[in-house]
Amino acid sequence: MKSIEIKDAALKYFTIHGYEGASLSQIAKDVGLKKQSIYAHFKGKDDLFLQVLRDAKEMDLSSTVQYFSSVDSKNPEKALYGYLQLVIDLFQKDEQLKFWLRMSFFPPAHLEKVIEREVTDIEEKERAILEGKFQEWINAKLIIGDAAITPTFAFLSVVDSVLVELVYGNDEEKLKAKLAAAWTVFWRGISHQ
Amino acid sequence: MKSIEIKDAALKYFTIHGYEGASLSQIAKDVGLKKQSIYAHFKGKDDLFLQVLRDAKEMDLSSTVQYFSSVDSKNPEKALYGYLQLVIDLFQKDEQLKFWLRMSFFPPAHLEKVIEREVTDIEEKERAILEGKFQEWINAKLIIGDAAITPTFAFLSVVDSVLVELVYGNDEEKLKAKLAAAWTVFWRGISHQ
DNA sequence: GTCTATATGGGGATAGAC
DNA sequence: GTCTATCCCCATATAGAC
Repeated sequence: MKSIEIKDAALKYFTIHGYEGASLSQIAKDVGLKKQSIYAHFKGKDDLFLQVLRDAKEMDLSSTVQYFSSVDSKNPEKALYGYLQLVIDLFQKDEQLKFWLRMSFFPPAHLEKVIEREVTDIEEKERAILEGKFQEWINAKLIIGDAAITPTFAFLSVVDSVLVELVYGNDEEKLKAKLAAAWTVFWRGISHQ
Repeated sequence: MKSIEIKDAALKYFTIHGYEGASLSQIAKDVGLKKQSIYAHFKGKDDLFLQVLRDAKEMDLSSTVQYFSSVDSKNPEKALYGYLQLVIDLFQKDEQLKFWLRMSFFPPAHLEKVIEREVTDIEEKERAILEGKFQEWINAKLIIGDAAITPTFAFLSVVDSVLVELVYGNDEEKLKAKLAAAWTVFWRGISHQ
């Protein structure tokens, strides 16, 4: 399917150069087409971009949903640490997560509103999944249930810090060291002692 | 000074639209000039960009240095939480930190190497400052641990998560909630109990 | 669906008058 | 230092032949 090849190439260049820096001729060249042929598959640059964006969002969300629906619910330590590993794997294995991050952090100005809606949507869904899990764990007394501590947000902060390190992306050792430190302190902070 | 006005406008548009999306004509218009006049002050777009970048780096680093040289060393809780507040203030008060973050996360491809060097440089300096402080606090038994590296990286992860929330930037309440959660768990994770 | 040809606009950059 | 004029290049997009 040509339109899939076009989206793959578009994903690559949008991720490297951003919306403004990516050109249709570059994308077409990758697929072996002239840039004008893209218009037989997509209405224009915005249309192509938004389809790539929605694919990336879909992939990100479904990975999270699938992970937490198959994870061992009796072991929060393993479940949470495994999710961090999943995020790292996803980021390194294909470009969709990096694209998604770039566009949610710094969207092209004229598509800011559309993108913000998608970002809010996925954030709320993922937060809801985590909150459900944490509630189970608190009920089962597997983690502390202090009202002053909101473990979902604290864990999402650890996820954010991993994403930042992945975006920097120039130092595998530093990623490991920061993940180990953040995880150790986080886990101590939400466990019974 | 005209070149300062030009850099201010450039900072604004590079931050909003990125390197590729910002145009010299837009920048010049903001200052009341034609785009050609910019070449009387800067060698070209790259030169202008790199000067803005170095100003932003300088500002970021000097804020951190100044903060930790004047902070009360007997009170790590106050010192660290105050630094998070400083980061939030800096981010919201002027655009240099946002510009710096955008360019360190997603540099224009042809300047990637130069920017990476600047990022590594500032990161190492700031980490060294923090590591020194943490070592003092560990020695004084104000926080737990035997090596300063773990709490330093864990705290830098909290900083990263705050930055992510600032970059998203659409929800002040969510920023407060995530900061509170991340901070509470972090502090519990590094204190004696 | 892909191509050639073309329209239209904007980008960065340079030369030279004032 | 700022301007006008100009150059060259590449962008998105459309029209129409095959």
